[in-house]
Amino acid sequence: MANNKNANHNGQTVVKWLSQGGLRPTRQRVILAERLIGDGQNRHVTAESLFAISNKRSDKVSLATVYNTLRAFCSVGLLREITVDGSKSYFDTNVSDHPHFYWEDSSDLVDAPAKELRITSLPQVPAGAEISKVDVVIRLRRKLTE
Amino acid sequence: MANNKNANHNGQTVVKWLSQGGLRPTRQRVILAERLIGDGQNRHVTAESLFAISNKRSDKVSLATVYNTLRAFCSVGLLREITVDGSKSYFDTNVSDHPHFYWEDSSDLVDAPAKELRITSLPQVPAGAEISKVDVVIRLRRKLTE
DNA sequence: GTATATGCAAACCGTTTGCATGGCT
DNA sequence: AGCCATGCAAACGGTTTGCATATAC
Repeated sequence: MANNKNANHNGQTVVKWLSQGGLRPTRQRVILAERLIGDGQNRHVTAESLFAISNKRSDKVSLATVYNTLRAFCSVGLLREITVDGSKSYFDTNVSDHPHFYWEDSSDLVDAPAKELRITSLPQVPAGAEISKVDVVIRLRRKLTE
Repeated sequence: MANNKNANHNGQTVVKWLSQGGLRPTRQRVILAERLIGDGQNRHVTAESLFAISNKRSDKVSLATVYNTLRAFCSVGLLREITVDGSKSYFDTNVSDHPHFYWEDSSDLVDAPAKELRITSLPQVPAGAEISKVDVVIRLRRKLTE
């Protein structure tokens, strides 16, 4: 593992991030967290996509651990699970409330700017219920010749 | 198969419904369609839930056929697939655009009145894309003592 | 008669779990 | 020492598929 300034900086960021969720910085968690938030960008991954990245590198993490770790991150609020496609689970490093674009052909999930979505009225919730969260997914297809 | 007026009426409704999708009214399709739209009410089913109903009756349909038939109905626009939960697919007999309530504890999916949802602004779609559909799922949890 | 639909069982794929090993504190 | 995390492989649950049989037109 590289020991340059950048790696150290990221490593510390990641350890801090983990501690926000009360999670101990084990080797695998640090590796995965770095791949999730290492560059400060929001990211959407599936367990398989995160596992695929790790297979390309020297520091490997088992698939089961990827699953367990994603679940752990989610349950302490470090990640958010997004359901857009019945066949797999997506995890979002942006845990704030915001809509998503979902490319139907490539199965890519990306954030949509929350400010541009304005919902002025929501259906009245049934008696005895409260809203846990409102998911807005804008499904996209590639436009053919215009 | 019953031959009374009601059954005939439903049977004809269902045959008409199937023909709207260009589907031949086979025995199994008619049985399933009747359970979906037979009473004129909107319904949300999973393959398993529809299959479970059929097991309770004399006219059975195999699970594989339930899956294939739901897919067939969907692909000709007679049903709409709703994704709310990674683990199973829901199918909605209401094919118009409308939001859904999803009870997180019981995994029940119900329609929410479309008129009560007002979206006045939607994020700008990326270049080269067009909106296929906008899914709005209002996740509910049961309110504890008030 | 010919194309299409059905049923069964086996395959499939993403995900979870049991259990033995290994690492923090 | 004790607890928690990891890794493997096997189990799992929902869904799809191959293929032989049956049905609609």
